[in-house]
Amino acid sequence: MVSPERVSPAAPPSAPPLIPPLRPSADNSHSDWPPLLHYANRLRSLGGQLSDVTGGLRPGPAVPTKDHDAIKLFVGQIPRGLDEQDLKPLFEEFGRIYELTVLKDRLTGLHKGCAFLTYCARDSALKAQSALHEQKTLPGMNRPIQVKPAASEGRGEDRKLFVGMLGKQQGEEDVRRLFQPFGHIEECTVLRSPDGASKGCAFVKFGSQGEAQAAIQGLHGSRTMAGASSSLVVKLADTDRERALRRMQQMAGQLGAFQPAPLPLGACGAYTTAVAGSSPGGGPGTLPGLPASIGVNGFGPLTPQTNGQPGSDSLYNNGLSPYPGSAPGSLPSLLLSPAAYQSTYAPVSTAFAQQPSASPQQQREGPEGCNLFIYHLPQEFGDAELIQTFLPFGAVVSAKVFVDRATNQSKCFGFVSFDNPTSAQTAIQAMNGFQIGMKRLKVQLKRPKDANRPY
DNA sequence: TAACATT
Repeated sequence: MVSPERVSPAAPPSAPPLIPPLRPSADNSHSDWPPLLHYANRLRSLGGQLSDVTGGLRPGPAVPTKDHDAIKLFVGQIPRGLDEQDLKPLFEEFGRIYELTVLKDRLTGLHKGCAFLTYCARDSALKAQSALHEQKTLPGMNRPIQVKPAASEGRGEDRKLFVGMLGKQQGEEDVRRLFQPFGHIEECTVLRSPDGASKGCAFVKFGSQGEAQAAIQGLHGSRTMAGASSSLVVKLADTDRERALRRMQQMAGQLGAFQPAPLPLGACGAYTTAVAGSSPGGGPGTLPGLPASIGVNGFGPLTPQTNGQPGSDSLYNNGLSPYPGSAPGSLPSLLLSPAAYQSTYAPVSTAFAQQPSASPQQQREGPEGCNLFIYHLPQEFGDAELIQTFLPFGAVVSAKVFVDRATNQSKCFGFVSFDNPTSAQTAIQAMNGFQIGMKRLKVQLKRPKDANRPY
């Protein structure tokens, strides 16, 4: 257990400084550090006077307050001989210290060579970091001192919030107004589709983890915005890892055609389903009839995957949150008209190029007659979209879009394997010639391996 | 136009 030790402000100006403060210098030599040790030793030798220096017994502003956006710093590469009192003068150079704690082994109580440091003011922390981090090496240490935001401050993600169930008409300014009471907003972005329409969600990045937490406490579920189908959602944005996990679950959901509890689409996507206009019946797990006229309004077979239910609270009960660039958000665009499709899809494709969908399983061929070769795929089609497109015709054993290894760009063709020839034939019937944008899909049986071989 | 499970 690390018992937090409060270090109160420096001795009042009236008291003559025992020792002149250290000035950080630009050079990286050790020459300016010996005074620190000297300082420490003198402080120790002062014995009882220490309380005067620390102010521990002195009345006055005994409990300093810190700014809401204060940063907790980690200080590393500290000689084990230096305790809080020794370190204090060094760091006080940059501002009033709120808390300074040398980390000690919880069992042995041994100095671990590092400390946590919080200044009252955020600015002090920034100054200390830029003046000290890797700029000096304390005596006896091999590596320069480390002064940087503590890991607990979250390296970005822990300060970033996902906000769902916003009103469609709420812009960045409205969102800022909502969150501003909880701290300093570094970033505020309302997610929008290419036509500029809000997706009803946003990301808000605060200056610190504490502010972000306060906003969650204060706002999550607190109200229902005009035009939103349920109460405001405020939670930490997905980390990269959670995003990856989400993608994989998405893939898994697509493979098992009728899993008991289909994972909802990304919430943002779900919100947008209303924009899509007519969406033919056929909820999750319900296969549609084949399109009457392929290539005209032939998006029939693409629609059954849109199982997002706007306003479904379950979207958030799985502990996951949507994230831009994740596969889920892209799916509702399949509902759009081919023209809208073109523009809607473009930005999503970028995300896919950067984070190619994981292959759901080993690419594998089904039995003879079950494997399709598909050409004229849209450039932005990935494996996931390929699966989406062919899932309505049967159990998809594998789907693979070929990607140029050098450019990571789709080669605009791929393979889909079903577990039976009938599904394959149905898919050919329905999808060959299917128009997407200016192109028409070519869907044929894959050539058998030994075809085309001489004799 | 033709392109068919890669590293």
